[in-house]
Amino acid sequence: MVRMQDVAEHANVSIATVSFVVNGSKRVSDATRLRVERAMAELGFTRNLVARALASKRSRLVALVFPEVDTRFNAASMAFVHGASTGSAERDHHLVIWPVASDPLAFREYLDGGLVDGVLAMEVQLDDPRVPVLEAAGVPFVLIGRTADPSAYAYADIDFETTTARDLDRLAALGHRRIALVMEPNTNADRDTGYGPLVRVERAYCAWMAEHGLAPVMVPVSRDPAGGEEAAGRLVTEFPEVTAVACFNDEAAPGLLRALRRHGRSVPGDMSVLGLGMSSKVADLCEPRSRIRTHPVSPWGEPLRTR
Amino acid sequence: MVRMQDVAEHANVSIATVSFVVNGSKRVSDATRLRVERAMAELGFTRNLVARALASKRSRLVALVFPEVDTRFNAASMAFVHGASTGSAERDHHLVIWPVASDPLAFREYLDGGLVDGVLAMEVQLDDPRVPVLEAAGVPFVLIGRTADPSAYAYADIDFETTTARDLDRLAALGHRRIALVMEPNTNADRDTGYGPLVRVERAYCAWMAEHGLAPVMVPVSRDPAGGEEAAGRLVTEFPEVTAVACFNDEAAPGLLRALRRHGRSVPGDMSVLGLGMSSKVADLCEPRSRIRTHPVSPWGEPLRTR
DNA sequence: CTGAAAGCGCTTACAG
DNA sequence: CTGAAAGCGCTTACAG
Repeated sequence: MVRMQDVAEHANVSIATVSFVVNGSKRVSDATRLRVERAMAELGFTRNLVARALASKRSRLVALVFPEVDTRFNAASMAFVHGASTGSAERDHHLVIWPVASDPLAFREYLDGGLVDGVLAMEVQLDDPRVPVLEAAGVPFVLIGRTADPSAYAYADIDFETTTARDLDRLAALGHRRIALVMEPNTNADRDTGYGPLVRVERAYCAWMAEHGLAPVMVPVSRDPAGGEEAAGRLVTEFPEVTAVACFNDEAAPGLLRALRRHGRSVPGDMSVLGLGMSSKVADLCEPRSRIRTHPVSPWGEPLRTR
Repeated sequence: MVRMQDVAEHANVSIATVSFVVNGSKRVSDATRLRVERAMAELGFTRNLVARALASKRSRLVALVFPEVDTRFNAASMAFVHGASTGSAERDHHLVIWPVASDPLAFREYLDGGLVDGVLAMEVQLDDPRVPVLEAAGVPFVLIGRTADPSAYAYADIDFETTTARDLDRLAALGHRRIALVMEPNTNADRDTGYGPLVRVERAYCAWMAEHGLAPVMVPVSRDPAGGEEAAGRLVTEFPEVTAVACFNDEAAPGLLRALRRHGRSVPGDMSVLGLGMSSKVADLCEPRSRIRTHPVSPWGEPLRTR
């Protein structure tokens, strides 16, 4: 391994000078800078990032953490990874992804280790256990998704309320009144814990239905094609009055459509299906294909972008 | 931030002793160990991982790198992440995931930075540009997938040759002779570059067909449902003699089945469809559902496990 | 069993 | 514009 010391000796300058040209942190005369650069090239120097981090108290590392268990990591997640990675690089930082197991102690140790300068947390729960750990560690962090009290932290998120209402309006404009919501079960009784998008969409749906004087029809099913098939069965047998279904469960959607067909319901002839926040990859998987695509909006009214 | 020095003073021992109890690297009398542990608890000490890495020349970090562009990161990839993460933790290491952009220089700098003790490389190409960089950096590494000369490096992979032949044998046992291969296009003329699984499966398929005195029918299509639909169209119009299709293109499979149905072909009545190395998630997405599932084998003859 | 001290490879006031 | 030196928070022979 070639150290700065080696470069300094080879170029006949002090180690400080080498540091200055490596980092561009101070003016160095052209002549010496050239000498140093030649020395670095000849010796094949690359600076030790660990030593730099210790001395400067900054690792220039940003961590993107996501819960490893019950993971929702999918194609859409990759857009976040890509955006975060590119954004970090543009700011002279590196992105690392941490699959954080459920163990908060290990997470704590990790953060306190001083390995990363900042954290992006994906798949944030309303009462996310990582948040207090992040606060205690004193690491700057941004949430992708919101906690129960969004004003408390910096976050980026979809405005599920607006997006849901807007898309339901669309169904209403087509004449639908009996609209069911298919989503994964939110097991949290008080609705102040759990996965934010679920809680928000459910609330927004219920509010919209109430506003229109309609009774909500909720069909919670598991996140897989079998769940979608179950939903189709329940819609046909338990809720035959339903003419449209809003599906906030990407994994179940293909099964839902497939089973509706099997039950003799044509889509969109007999039943309209709306994919709430559905990724275009999943939309392509569905038959029939989606005809109309809208985009989720951010809490700031802009369309949401991952970059 | 609480340092070892602070703990040492608080417990009235030397900083070395604190290090010994923190790491369990040397015998310490019960009495002093207890004193140190109390001091750590009282002050809320967590060791600085960066300093430890610099002093010990080991970061205890293992990186899982995957190419960020044209990514095949999917549900199956998560199994690797989980396995690597758990395995690292069991060996007192942490796993970080690096989305490595196409820039080999940045990768080089990253590796030379001494940030990680070892590397796992996912989605290895036959002539993977990351391999020479890994070698030059002198970092221990293991490939997930193989380069053109597999004996040169440590790797884990599916034995595509054996798996493909075994599954084709199954089709043959059902009486099929006209078997087409649907996969994504391998654009590399010499077949010694590109994505290993594609090259290996294509070769294995061609070898198997030749062995049985049959002419190969290759239908290369893009990795999405539209690709599958295109494949179905070509099969029906260009290769009407085909009675079975081996599909090594998970993303296209749902579209393939859907379009076959649309073309009036029943599966498996008119056409047998074999998913080569298909993930069970995708299999669940297909209609009709898969009836028989086999498991890929490793080059060592064992079933492949991610843990 | 415990400690004093050198050293890991950098950065950064501070002087000149 | 350049350098000498302290310091980042640990680990690890080496002594005792």
